Amino acid sequence: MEYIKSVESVFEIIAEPNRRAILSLLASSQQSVGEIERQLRMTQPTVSKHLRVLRDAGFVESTVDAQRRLYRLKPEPFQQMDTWLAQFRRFWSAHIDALERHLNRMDQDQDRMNQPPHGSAPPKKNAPTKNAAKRKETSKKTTRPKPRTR
Amino acid sequence: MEYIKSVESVFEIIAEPNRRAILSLLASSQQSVGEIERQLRMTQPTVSKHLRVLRDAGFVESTVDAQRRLYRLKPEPFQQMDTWLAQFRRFWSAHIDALERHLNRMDQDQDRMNQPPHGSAPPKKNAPTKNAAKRKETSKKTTRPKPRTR
DNA sequence: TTACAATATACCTTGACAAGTATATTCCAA
DNA sequence: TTGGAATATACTTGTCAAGGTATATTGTAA
Repeated sequence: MEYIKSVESVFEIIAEPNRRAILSLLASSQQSVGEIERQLRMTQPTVSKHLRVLRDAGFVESTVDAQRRLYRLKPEPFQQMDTWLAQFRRFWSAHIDALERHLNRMDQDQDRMNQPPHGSAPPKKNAPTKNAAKRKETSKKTTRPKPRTR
Repeated sequence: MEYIKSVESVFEIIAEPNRRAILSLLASSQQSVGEIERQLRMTQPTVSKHLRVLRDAGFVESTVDAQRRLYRLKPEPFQQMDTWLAQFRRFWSAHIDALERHLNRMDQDQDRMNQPPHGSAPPKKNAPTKNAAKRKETSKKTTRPKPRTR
């Protein structure tokens, strides 16, 4: 009675914080299971299980080295993520300033100081993502015609 | 009795397929809840709930327009994702060939035909992710010393 | 062989989350 | 004001995935 549990998207794979940590670790160089276990303070079965998921999804591959297994990254899934991200690139990468001005015009009273510089440190697991949470809406007052019927 | 349900990473947010669809839709232009509902064939509460999550995470913001609410993208979370991805960029973007050679040297008898040519084309969106899933390991036979004690 | 190191897997429990359904809220037009 | 359109939220339920613990597997040296 085995489930098929087929096509998991790359995004579901990297949703798990420990898996992201493993990937970041492997970004520097290949590692054995034991090395990952020690550096990330995870139990051995946990590491093995995450590596299994990562391997099935094509994020890593392994070679046997005595009793050890050395895991290293594979590029394809990262390319996929980058491809998906590409459709949003025009919102920042060089267009950020224009966007900021635009937003500030129609969206004045924001609390922009409570969000961190949100840069750079990936193995950081606890960056407050909740920043712009309670943004209050700005009424627009465009005299609208009668609501259409569906 | 409200839960705090605090720090969700951007990666957990976009793990949900419907949320990614909503984001892709908003990438073209801002949309009302009803428009999203119709284009993506989702029920209205489902759309509203996903939009709530996306807004709490800073992916979108909304303005009121009569009874409607218009949602549009915000750039910050996408920057965060891109920042995280950056640490893996050296594995493809221009370095793919070198990596391939390196891997081929220490990892000979692979079944390379079941994975796409993965040659540099980023705007390709639908490459099968499940390709190299069941890759079999290659023994290395490097006469190893006695296994070390922890 | 045997003993042990390194890793993988099975089984179980628990928590999170997404969808469905019902209902509340907000806003406009007449 | 009232009715209805557009959207938000409460509550419930089923599913699934992650971790813990125990055990199996694999490989090496003596």
